Amino acid sequence: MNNDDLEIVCATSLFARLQRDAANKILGWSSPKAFEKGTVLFTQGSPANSFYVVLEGWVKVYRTSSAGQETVVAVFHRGETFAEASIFLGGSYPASAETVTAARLVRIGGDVLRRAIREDPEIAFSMLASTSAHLKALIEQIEQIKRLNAKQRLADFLINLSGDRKGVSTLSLPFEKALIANRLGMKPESLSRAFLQLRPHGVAVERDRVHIHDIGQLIALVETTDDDLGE
Amino acid sequence: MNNDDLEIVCATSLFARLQRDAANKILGWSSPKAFEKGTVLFTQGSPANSFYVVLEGWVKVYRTSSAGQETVVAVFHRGETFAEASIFLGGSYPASAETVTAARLVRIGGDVLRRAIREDPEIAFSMLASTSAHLKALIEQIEQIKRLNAKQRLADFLINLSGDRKGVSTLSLPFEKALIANRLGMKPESLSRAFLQLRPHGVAVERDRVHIHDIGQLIALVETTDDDLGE
DNA sequence: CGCGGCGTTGATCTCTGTCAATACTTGTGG
DNA sequence: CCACAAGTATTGACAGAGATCAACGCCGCG
Repeated sequence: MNNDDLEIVCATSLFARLQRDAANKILGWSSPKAFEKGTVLFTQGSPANSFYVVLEGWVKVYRTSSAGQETVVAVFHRGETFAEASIFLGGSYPASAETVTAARLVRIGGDVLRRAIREDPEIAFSMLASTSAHLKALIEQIEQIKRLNAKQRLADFLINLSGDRKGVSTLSLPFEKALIANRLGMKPESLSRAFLQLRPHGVAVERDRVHIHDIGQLIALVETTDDDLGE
Repeated sequence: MNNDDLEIVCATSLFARLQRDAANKILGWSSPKAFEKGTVLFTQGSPANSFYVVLEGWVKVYRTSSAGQETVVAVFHRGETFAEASIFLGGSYPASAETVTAARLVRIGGDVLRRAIREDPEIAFSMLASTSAHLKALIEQIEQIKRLNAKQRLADFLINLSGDRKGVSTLSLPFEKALIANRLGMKPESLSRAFLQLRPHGVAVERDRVHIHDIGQLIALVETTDDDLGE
């Protein structure tokens, strides 16, 4: 593993607080691997024996209904780990994962992780911090779906994509709009219309390029309850 | 703590696999406490220093928007632990918690838990299993909200309330309908109408008593995709 | 008895899903 | 180089689900 990769791994919430030798204990036998777009990493119900670190690209985690309908639960990218909680569910993955762009990932065996925790209990705290952070993210997603409408959910998505940029921001959508729509709990048609609704709020879209005139305006949009009278 | 209480605690996924002395290490200085309905246990943003075990009653965990709107994320009852993940977020609770019935709870300090993990790393695995289980539950809730309509979500709720009973089942709703509605991501009016829609499927409601004629019928309802043609 | 909280019901409106038609983009092969 | 097909995104018309607003019924409680 080269230095750039190592830097990314050590920036994840799982590895951030670990000593270098503790990190090596986990990473020891793992090396980054490239996957092409559309590679299924694991499927819902299959034995959960590994978790992943994303070095590059995007990975969707989704559940499939009995009728074959996909529901995207999360989308991970550079500097994030996923499926590390599944290791401890004692059995099978509760969801499937697939690369949605070309991607480079590190795959780490659950047995390696378990052994590392036994040898160095401090690793357990990092694991707990990491899964707790995922838990918090899911809680926030649930609140988002329940409380916001399509337009607001898209605004929220764009805000997060902008990271810590303020004011004007131009960015390119990291993956297909159909996936964005699914992640936001709506249909592609609704996403198109949500983009149109954001135009008056300073959002211009051209293909996968999005120009945001003022992020503060989007933030205001999300915090507005449209019933700003009572409550 | 009396024997009945201890039995409940030891049945939680967090304590289930622990040796008796490991459990005592954690429970040592904690004793059950009674709370009346409507007691706020902690609020979103306040320092996260404890987690809880429910011995009796029901507790809602919810987030509050800037406009004061509440979104229920989970409702916990006998034999469940909650907020144990918050301990490891390093900072504050990401949600609030309030008893929605009279309740008896055990409150356990985060410092106690942390010390116990350092002394006995096996506890870490139980913690990880427990938070992972919560994570899985949230993933399933997200899928439920995104994929099912109001009628199906209510059916799913009733199925879970019925536990492992099959066929006919009579039960009483454990808390107010407004809370059920919120938990299911709908308005109270919609919940009323969802109950009406379930009548043809063998569900009779009278006040807080629900009589289910055939649970299998409800299960079929949830698995139906109403677009059972293509996909 | 009257009040207040909770739940239901009805009328209406808004949002989102559905279905269908139409670009636009990209890749392929003649 | 162009024709064509397949995948992706947009747009329009329409229908249905759920929200909203308002009124009312029910029940417990002072």
